[in-house]
Parts: sequence; structure tokens; C-alpha cells
Amino acid sequence: MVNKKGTRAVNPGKRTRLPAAERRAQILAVARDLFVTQGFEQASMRRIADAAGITPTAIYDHFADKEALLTAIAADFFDGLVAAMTMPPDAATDPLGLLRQLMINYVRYGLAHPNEYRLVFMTSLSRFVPTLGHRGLPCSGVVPEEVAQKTVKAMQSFGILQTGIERLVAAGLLRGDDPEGFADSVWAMGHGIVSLIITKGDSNFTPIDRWIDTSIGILMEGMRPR
Amino acid sequence: MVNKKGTRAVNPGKRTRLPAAERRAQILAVARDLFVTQGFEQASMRRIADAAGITPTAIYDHFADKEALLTAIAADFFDGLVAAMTMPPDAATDPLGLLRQLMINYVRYGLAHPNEYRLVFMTSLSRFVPTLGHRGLPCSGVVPEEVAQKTVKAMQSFGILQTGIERLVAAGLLRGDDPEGFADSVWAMGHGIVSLIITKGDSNFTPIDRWIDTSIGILMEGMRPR
DNA sequence: CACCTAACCTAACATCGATAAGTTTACGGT
DNA sequence: ACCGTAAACTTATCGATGTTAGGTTAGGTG
Repeated sequence: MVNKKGTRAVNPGKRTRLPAAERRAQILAVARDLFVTQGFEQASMRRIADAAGITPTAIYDHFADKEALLTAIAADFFDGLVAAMTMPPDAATDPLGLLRQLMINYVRYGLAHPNEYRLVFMTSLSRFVPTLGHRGLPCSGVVPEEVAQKTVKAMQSFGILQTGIERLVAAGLLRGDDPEGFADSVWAMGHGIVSLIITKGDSNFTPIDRWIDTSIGILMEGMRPR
Repeated sequence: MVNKKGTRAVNPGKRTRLPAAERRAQILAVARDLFVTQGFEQASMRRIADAAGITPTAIYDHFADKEALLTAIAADFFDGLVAAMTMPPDAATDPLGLLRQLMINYVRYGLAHPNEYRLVFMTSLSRFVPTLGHRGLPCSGVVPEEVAQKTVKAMQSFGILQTGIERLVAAGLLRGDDPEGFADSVWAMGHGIVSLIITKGDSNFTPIDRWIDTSIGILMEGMRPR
């Protein structure tokens, strides 16, 4: 019960040991919970370890660092986002309603996973600091592999929106001015709502449901053929 | 040169002393620079102090904590934003054009100051963490005084947009459905564009000028009386 | 000159993410 | 049944962070 250095185990002999896969999954579950309830910064490795019933260093046997925890969670986030934006085939009968539902699902899913959303869509990772371009705009330097992969994933969900809009344009249900610009603008609107609420809270804005309704109304009306 | 405890001053006798106002301004300038070039987290109090030629604790004679530095910087940013969104009186002759110009100026100012914009509109302060509401949506808890003040400042620039829209509604140039929701949505669109470009770079999107044009077109058309 | 306060300092605390190196448990081969 | 080995987990520690308590020094006033 007492080791070579004379120190004492926290819970001698009673500690549960788990196979790697299970422990990994458990750590991930605990970390997700703490990230969501306390935020990324507040949820320290020590607190995560405590909640998992192990010591902080044990986490590093399963994940490279704290960021890897969030990255793993983000992967799940993207899968969920794509799933939330993938419509059943019978939805094609009401194409405009589909676009409407697409945006609703995007916003709701984003607000349901604020910390993952922030990581994925609102932060360039800490060691990937923006440098200023010639017009004061950030220009990407060397992009780490994982960030690049993440971008690909993001483009997948964006692609769903884009093809949806192109289909509506082809069907004559939307103006054909600038389909690409339409998709970007719809995304900007959805992203604007989500990110504003995430950073500022929802108390200072139009109630969410009405906000979504109004914004979608503007978009639909604004993109309709005249 | 050697004090009671036997320790030694870093730069004995040569340290420059400044009156509070000057030192405060200098710290602020240095902090802004470091926040902008390295990000909020990476720019530590020790590094800021080094750059200012003082010790970290001296900062606390001028600012309550690290967050107060950011708050002060944000105030300047907001002043500039309000200025950029304050229109000459003769612009009232073309109210719709004014709204258009309002959004253009917002986006351009945001893109011209990407790092301050990120600090102010895309970073929620660490101890003001969103807690989850009954539907998994973030709801604001107790809001600290300074955050509230910052919100007030933000609301000032937002107020310009809001009253502008209200005036257009009153003049019958926009629908009267939900003026508040209109203002929020216009802001969301502008913020979405700015924040997406800031985090993802401008290379993956519709060229900025066209994007702004298209989005404003959608907004105008979408809010017009039918 | 003495003194007082503004301006600044040293030393330290608690906590953070992360690493090195040690210890214990479980299990497979013999 | 034994035993070795690798997986699972630990202790101890590092350097860095924001922040505080309490001391020191310089510049101006009486």
C-alpha cells in the first residue's frame, strides 16, 4: 500500500482498470460533458480526470493533449451535423420547405453543441495564429493537417446546402443571379445567428424561434424570382 | 541597490516612472499590439509587462485584471465602429441607400480590424460561460457588470442599425412584420460574413464585394413590402 | 530637510497543461 | 500454477499562467 517513495495511493487497491477502448470512450464522454457545462477553458485535465476516476496523466495514454479531446469530439460533431442536414428523400416534394428545414436544423444543431461549434467554426487553433494580409485580412499560412481535414469535413455539410440551393435555382424556385453567393449568404445568416447567440447569450436578441423564422422569411423572399 | 530581503532590482535605478494616465495608455497600446499579433490567451500578463518595461503586478495598479485590458481595448474599437456607422445627415434623402451603406461600412470596418473584431464579437470571456437551457440552448446566467457595459456599447452601434430600420418601416419602405427581428437578422448576416472570413479566410468564398452585394440584395428584397 | 503618496517592485500562491519515470494489474504462454 | 511482459495507471515534477499581499523607491509638497 505504500510505494518506494513513501507516498500513498489515493484509493489503494480499489481503483478500477478498464481496457483502452472503454476508458477512451469514458474519458471522451466525461470531457464532452464538462466542455459543454463549463466551457473548454474551465474544464481542466485534472477535473476531467477526477470525473473519470483516474489521474490526469492517465488521459495522456489515450489522447495526445487536451486539444485532441476536443478534436475527437469535433469529429462526432461533424457527423451529427451532416446527419442533421441530410434530409429524407421524400422531402424533395417540397423543395422550398427543405431549404427552410435545412437552415433550421443547422441553427438548432449548432446551438445544441455550442462548444463544438465554437471550436470548429469560430476559432483558428491557438498555435495557428492569424497573420495580417495586405488588406488587413487574415491570410492562412501553413495549415496543420488536422485543420485541413476539418475544413474538408466542414465543406461536406456546406455542400449539402449548396447543392440544395442549386437545385432550387434549376427548378426556377429561386433567382439565378448568383447561386454561389446565395449559398454563402444563407450560410452567413445561419452562422451569424448561431455565433452571436453563442458569444453573447440569447437574452439580448429576438427570441430564437422567431429570429429563425424571420431570417428564413427574409432569405426566401429575398431570393425568390421577381 | 539591494533590498531588505537580499534580492536585487532588475534594472536598478534606471527604471522609468510615468504618471498614471501615460502608463495606462502605454500598457493599453502594448496590450492591444500583443492581443492582435498573438491572440488573447497567448499574450500573457508577463509578456505584456515585459513589453511595457514594468513588472506584471504594476499592471494591476491600472487595470483590475487581464479582462479589463480587453474591455478597454474593446471600447476604442466600438468608438470606431460607431463612427463608421454614423452617417452624414444628408444621407437621409436616400433611406434605403443608407441601410445599404450601413451594412457595407459594418462589414468593411470589421474586416479592417479583424483581431479586435474577433476579440469583441467572437470571444466570450472565460468566466461568463454559457449554461444550457431546457432545450440544450445556451441561456445567460448572471452577467458581470463590465460585460453588461460592453453590451451597452455594442448596443449603441446596433442601435444605429435598429433605428435605421425602424425609420424605413415607418416610411413604408420595409415590411412591418418584425422590425426587431429584421435588425437582428441584418446584423446576423453582416456578422456572419465578417466572422466567416476572419476564421476561414476569404479564399473559399464568393469574392467579398459580390458577397456583400448579393447578401444586401437578398436582405433588401426580402424585407420589402409585398 | 522630512514626509507622504503614487508608482513600482519582490515573493508567493493556486492552478494550469504536460512529461518522465516509476508502479501495479491482468493475462497469455508454458 | 507460475511468471514475464505489456497495458494501465501512478507519483513527482516542470514551466507557465493569473493574481495577491506586502514591501520599496522616487518625486513632489510642506
